Parts: sequence; C-alpha cells; structure tokens
Amino acid sequence: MDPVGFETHDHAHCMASALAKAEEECAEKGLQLTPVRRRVLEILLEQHRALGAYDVLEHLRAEKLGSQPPVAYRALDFLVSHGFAHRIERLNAFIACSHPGERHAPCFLICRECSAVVEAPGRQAAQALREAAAQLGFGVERVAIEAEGLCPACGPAA
Amino acid sequence: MDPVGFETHDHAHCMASALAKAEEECAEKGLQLTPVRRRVLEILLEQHRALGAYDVLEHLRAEKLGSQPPVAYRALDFLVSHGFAHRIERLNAFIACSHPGERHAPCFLICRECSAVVEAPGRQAAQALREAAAQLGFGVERVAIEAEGLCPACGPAA
DNA sequence: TTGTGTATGTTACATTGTAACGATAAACAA
DNA sequence: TTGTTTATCGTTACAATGTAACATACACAA
Repeated sequence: MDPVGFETHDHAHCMASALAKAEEECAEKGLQLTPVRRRVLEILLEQHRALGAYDVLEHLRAEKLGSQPPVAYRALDFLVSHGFAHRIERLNAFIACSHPGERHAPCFLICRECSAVVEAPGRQAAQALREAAAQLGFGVERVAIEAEGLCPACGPAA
Repeated sequence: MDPVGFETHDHAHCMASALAKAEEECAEKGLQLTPVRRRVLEILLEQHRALGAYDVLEHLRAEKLGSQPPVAYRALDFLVSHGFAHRIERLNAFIACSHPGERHAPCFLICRECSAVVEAPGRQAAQALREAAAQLGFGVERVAIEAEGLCPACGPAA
C-alpha cells in the first residue's frame, strides 16, 4: 500500500484514478454515484485536504448543486459509509480516501501547523486496539485512530 | 493497570480516590484545582460516563457555579490538559480519567447501544501509531484512539 | 396506473464551541 | 500600603456544526 505521504505527487492522476475507482465500485455494487455525490467526492479530491461539511456546501452552492446543510451531509455520509471518504473526528471534517477499494483501517496524521492530513497505514494500530478491546469483551465495529503533531515540512527538521 | 472494565465496581471509592489523586497532583505541580474545576471533575466522576460540555454546564447552573458555556469549557480544558479527564472526539464529550497520574495513552471503547464509554489500555495501539507516523516523518504529539462497537452487556452474547 | 423505494429540496431548529472584554482575586515587589 | 502582575472567572454575543421532519421528484416494478 502506497502510504501517500507528505511528498508532492501527480495530483491530477490521483484524482482521476480515485474517481474512476469510485465509479467502478458503485457500478459493481449497485450504488448510485449521483451528480451531487460525485461532485462532493471530486471536491474532496481536488482540495486534497480535510474539508468541513460547510466548506463542501459552499462549493455546492456556488455550483447550484444544493444550498442547505442536509445536502452536503447526505452526500458526505454516503461517501463515508461506502469508504470513498473518511471523517476526521478531531476536526469535524472530511477527506477523500487515499486507498479506495482496499480494505483498510484508516489512521490519520494531522499537522497542527499546516493542517495537512495524511492517511497512514493503520492496520497494526487497529489490530492492537481490537485486541485490547477483546480483553474487555468489547466487540469493535469501527475505529477512529488519529494523531496530532508535526508533519515533516513543519517539524523540527524544517 | 486495572482496566476498569464494564463490570460493576465500588463507585464511591473510585470517585474519592480519583479526586484525592487530582488534589495531590495539583498540589505537587502547583496547579489550581479551583471550586469550579474541582466540581466539574466530581460531576464527571459521579456520572461515570461521557458528558457533553452542556450537560456539565447544566449541573453548574443548578449549583450556581457558572451559567455560561465558557465556564464549563475552561474547566474541562483544564482537566483535559492536565490528564484528569479526556475528550471523546467521536461524541464531543468528556469523561473522567480512569487512571489519573499514570502516564498513559488513552484509548476508548464506546458502546453504540448503551453509550457506555470505557478507557482501555492503549499503549500498544499508540505505539503502532507512532511507528506508522515515524515512517512518514511525522512527529506524533497527541493521539486519539477510539473504537465504536458493542460492550459485553449489549453484545451478541447478551 | 399505482405503488414502492431512493434520492433530493427545504425549513427550522438543536447542539457544540469561541472570541472578546471586563471584573475579580491572590501573590509579590517597591 | 500601593501598585503591578498573573490567573481565573463572568458575561455577551456569535460562529460553527449537525439533524428532525416533511415535501417533492424520479425510476422501476406490480
């Protein structure tokens, strides 16, 4: 799994590929990637950072695709519940998934300086969490693993 | 470390002991456990569950200890920043720390049925997170590890 | 056609969180 | 004592985030 780190990357390509992946998966599973849902995913991919629901809504308004909060929340819920986007609890914000299609336990690194958010491989952390929970008889269904700190560009090295 | 699981326990004792611990630590470190801060900690301990800031505020209002949101948020911020309480991002809520004084990476199990929240040992999950972050050159300062699922009482066994 | 289900549109409101500014109180030096 | 500093507290006013409820539109099957 490519960690999609803090380095620069071919953004146009990553967008197009994520969008194609989403379309493919929706076709497969009979999910409806409606214009609003598709556009919200595009917005998240374009921005390539965590956006609040109201940030997304502003874009939708500007494009006459919807003007009220529920429109944005519904589209975001759809994207999140099918794994095309993730919710960052810490920020009350949403971000496009970096690895659509792959089963993965998301795990986010949030830079407190530049607000960059990166999705890191979280398999091991999630597994450790499941084990700790199992010890207490707790059955984990969903996890939210988030770290706040300094990204390479903002860190002590910089 | 006693996991303080989902079992029943001597609540009066756990409250008194946590409060004593907080007083001791504040005395040591020169922190001021003022009446409002102390009372908010007591409220969290009494309830023994995650409370929203406005829930706490209601108690404060009833007791004439403060009536406006900032009063509750300040006290909660104090408690959180000194490790006497934790914020549950997922719930926008706060809970008294189950292990005051001990250095620990908090990790929370949230039951989606009964809303119980339990603090589980999260050392390993936090460590895994730190390692994954280090791979990307990210320096972790704070972590939020939260799991949603079913507690033993609400689970398939029940 | 008539239902049925899904998605959308909209209103109105609930909940959560903060900036800003002044008042108060304790600690301490001049 | 007086002035100064610092932390805490009180309050207003508002910003930001999220949802319940109900109406509408459209596709597709019975």
